[in-house]
Amino acid sequence: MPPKPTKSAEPGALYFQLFNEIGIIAQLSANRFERVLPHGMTLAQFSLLNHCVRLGDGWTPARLAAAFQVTRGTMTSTLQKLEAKGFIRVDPDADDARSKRVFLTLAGKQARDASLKALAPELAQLPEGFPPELAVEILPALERLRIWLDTHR
Amino acid sequence: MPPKPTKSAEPGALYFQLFNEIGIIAQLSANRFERVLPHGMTLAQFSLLNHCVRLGDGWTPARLAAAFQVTRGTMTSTLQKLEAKGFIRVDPDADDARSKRVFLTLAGKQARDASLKALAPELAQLPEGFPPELAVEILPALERLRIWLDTHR
DNA sequence: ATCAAAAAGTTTGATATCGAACCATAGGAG
DNA sequence: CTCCTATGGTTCGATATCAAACTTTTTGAT
Repeated sequence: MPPKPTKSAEPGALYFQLFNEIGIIAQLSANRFERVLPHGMTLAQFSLLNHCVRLGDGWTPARLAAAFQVTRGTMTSTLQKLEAKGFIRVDPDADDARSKRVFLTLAGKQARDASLKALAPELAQLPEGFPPELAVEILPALERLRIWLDTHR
Repeated sequence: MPPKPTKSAEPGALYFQLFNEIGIIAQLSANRFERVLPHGMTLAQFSLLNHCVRLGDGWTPARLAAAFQVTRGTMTSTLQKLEAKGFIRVDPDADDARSKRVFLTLAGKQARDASLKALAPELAQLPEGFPPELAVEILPALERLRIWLDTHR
């Protein structure tokens, strides 16, 4: 009997390829978006504004860091940048003196809308090369992978 | 009549979500891999060694930069790090005085093998949460997206 | 043959991120 | 009540990356 089914000469080759593609896409897309974002915003900064619009504001920095899977230090920096631009307000938490709460300002909402407008042309030409159905098709798998990576640290 | 089919209240929401998931996965996975890679290697450094093993060496830095979708400056830095560790050799190109050629050293091959060994435990527990069939299923779509982003700059 | 434009590689300055250390507050066990 | 541990946020040092400017060599057009 053969000692092993010998699935593949290279054990993790499939997963390497997967993470490689994902890494390149992440870099290319972030780069591309940041080139057109207004106010010199970073993708992380825009994503935070967007998050607050879509899911409501009042989140703590720690929750935001967890949601975006960055360190709290990174989130501190991102929030400081956004606050300096006047796009968010960071208030102390009434119930927990350690904590803070993040709120969108009017300027922040406007900056988010302007960002969407600026990104629209980029997104508009995307479906021709990558149809939305494909995105819908692979999103659940990506989500699953992200959640697994998140929980199994 | 309604002025538009109104596909969605938020135009690019689907693609935002897609790129968001991809960005988080890229960060989490890179981070995770770099924690276990030997010789303080970066994921980029390991990927380059791996690339040379799988596709052969003798590539020019410019070709490598294009393959990994990084700037030439970044590739210069990566190659210098690997050369300093003795994992690659960078020779002048006989036919083009502007160019160079990158070759794996024996130590480089060994470092790549050691990296695979170090990554194996990480990869081993992955299929339980994210089966290889899923990877196979979504890889073509990711490739397509990467290629489109690459060509439509 | 000449010269302009393109390409290869490097360098430099800026920045986003990480990990680790740090301080302050909260919460629970005794 | 008193610690002891966990949690929230910040700061610091290191580093990988990018964009832009620069040098050298090649290529192609005239």
